[in-house]
Amino acid sequence: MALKFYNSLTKKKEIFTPLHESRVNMYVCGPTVYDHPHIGHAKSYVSFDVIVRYLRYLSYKVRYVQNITDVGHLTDNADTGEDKIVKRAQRECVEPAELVEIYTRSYFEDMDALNNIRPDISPRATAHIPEQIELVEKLIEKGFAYVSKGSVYFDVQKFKEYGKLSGRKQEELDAGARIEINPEKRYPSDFALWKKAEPDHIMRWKSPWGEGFPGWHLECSAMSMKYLGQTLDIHGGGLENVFPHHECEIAQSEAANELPFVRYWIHNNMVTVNGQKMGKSLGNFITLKDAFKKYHPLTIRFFILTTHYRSPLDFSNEALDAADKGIERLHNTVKSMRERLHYAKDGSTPPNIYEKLAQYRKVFLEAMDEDINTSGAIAVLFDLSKEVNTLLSSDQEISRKCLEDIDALYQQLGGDILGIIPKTFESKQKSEMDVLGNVMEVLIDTRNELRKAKQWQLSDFIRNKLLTIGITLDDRPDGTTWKKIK
RNA sequence: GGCGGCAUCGCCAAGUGGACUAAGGCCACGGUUUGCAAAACCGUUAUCCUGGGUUCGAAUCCCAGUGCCGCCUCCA
Repeated sequence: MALKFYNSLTKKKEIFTPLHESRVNMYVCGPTVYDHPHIGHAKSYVSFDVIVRYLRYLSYKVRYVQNITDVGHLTDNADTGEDKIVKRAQRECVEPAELVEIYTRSYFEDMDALNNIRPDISPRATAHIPEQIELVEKLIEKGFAYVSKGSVYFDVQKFKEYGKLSGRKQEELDAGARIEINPEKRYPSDFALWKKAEPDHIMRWKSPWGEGFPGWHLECSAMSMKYLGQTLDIHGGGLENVFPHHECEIAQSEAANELPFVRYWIHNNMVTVNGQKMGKSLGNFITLKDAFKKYHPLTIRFFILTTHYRSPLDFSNEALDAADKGIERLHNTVKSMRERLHYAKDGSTPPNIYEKLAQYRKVFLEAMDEDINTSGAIAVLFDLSKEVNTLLSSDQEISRKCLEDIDALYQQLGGDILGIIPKTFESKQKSEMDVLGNVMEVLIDTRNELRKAKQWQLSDFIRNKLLTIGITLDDRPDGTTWKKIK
């Protein structure tokens, strides 16, 4: 068994071997923090989170870097237009620095809710201006960049391999370029490394070329180099960034270092909403904060992971409702198993159970090894749950040790790797302590007395009345439980 | 116009040459269980967009067609 990734650079699935044994240096393009995160961010960062988790499960020491872009992206294209952060800050009547702070916090809040493990380093573009300037200087020195009217451009003609990631040819780029030809550039596809700030531009820094701000591809090259070295094991990002962003990163980094920039390029596919592309500029994006009002964050995480990361994901209420029921089923099994654990004693172990558990683990890991097939891995979790449910409802004795081992398997596969099974579920203790909990206890006790007396009409009356106010009762062999319907 | 991707049961979605008479979830139906339910379990439901081709063998490879989508302008 060996972990394989689909490498966008070679367009093939390749066995993963890191540059340095047992260590993985990974960089993922982070968000531009000028608005609340949306479900597209969720897909991207949940996907990469699972990759990090799986690499760690495989005992790699991973350093996961994900930038926070707090400057530089312009509204129109790479070289003209307004700075989006500045524009938004003006609209909200706050300082750009304030705006960036608000949305950075919002971003982490939502990623935490989705159960993404935080990156080891979340470097900000504005905190790395000197590194970026240094990189530009190096590129000028080496003859890959030129200064033009206070701005600096990368000379694409000098970098022969430009286009190797996106499969674009230079002539085509020049010929078919939709962008207006910028007279400051030597060639249409040259891209800005540093832009001169116009007098009214707020976000500006001193540089050898006058006051200005960094080009939008530069930060990723400069920061990944600083924290991860000149050759990264993995660079991830959204498919839409293959060109021009990642192509330009390669050009900058490889021109400067004369070393391969990235060994494995991993790109995740996009989110659509009811079959339509979702984009910031289209204004049809669903923020996570809105989505969380209707669905539990773990439902959204689960939903994302039922589709492969390289496939597009269509966000619809029907699909989310189905996912909601699916994850509930999984959780129910784990809950019952853990309840059983409370009163389990030492005893005998069901026959062959350990062979079966080992088999489930094996199939799960095989799915993950195949380019992170989370859909296949989740299917294994459902198969396992069927097995466990059957076991729990049988008359077989199940030792405490055995239940603990089953729980450990769930925690590793569903918890540590996929992040969809919590260590502990929201305890009912809390609600049982409050008035509702006490009242429910009285009602259930009363109803069970009625049931003992075979007063079915009255006991059904109670259950039906509760249902109309959104509470369901389950009469299980070991007692009656209740829960609120979402 | 250039580049790339996708099309699998009612819906979602794995599988990319032979254990596929195709995983798993949702929905539906039948059964077991239950006082009745719920939960759980068992069972039922596809030959893989169309047409050619390669092969002993194709959902999986090739060609053509149809449809959908993405990138080429910021976006995860």
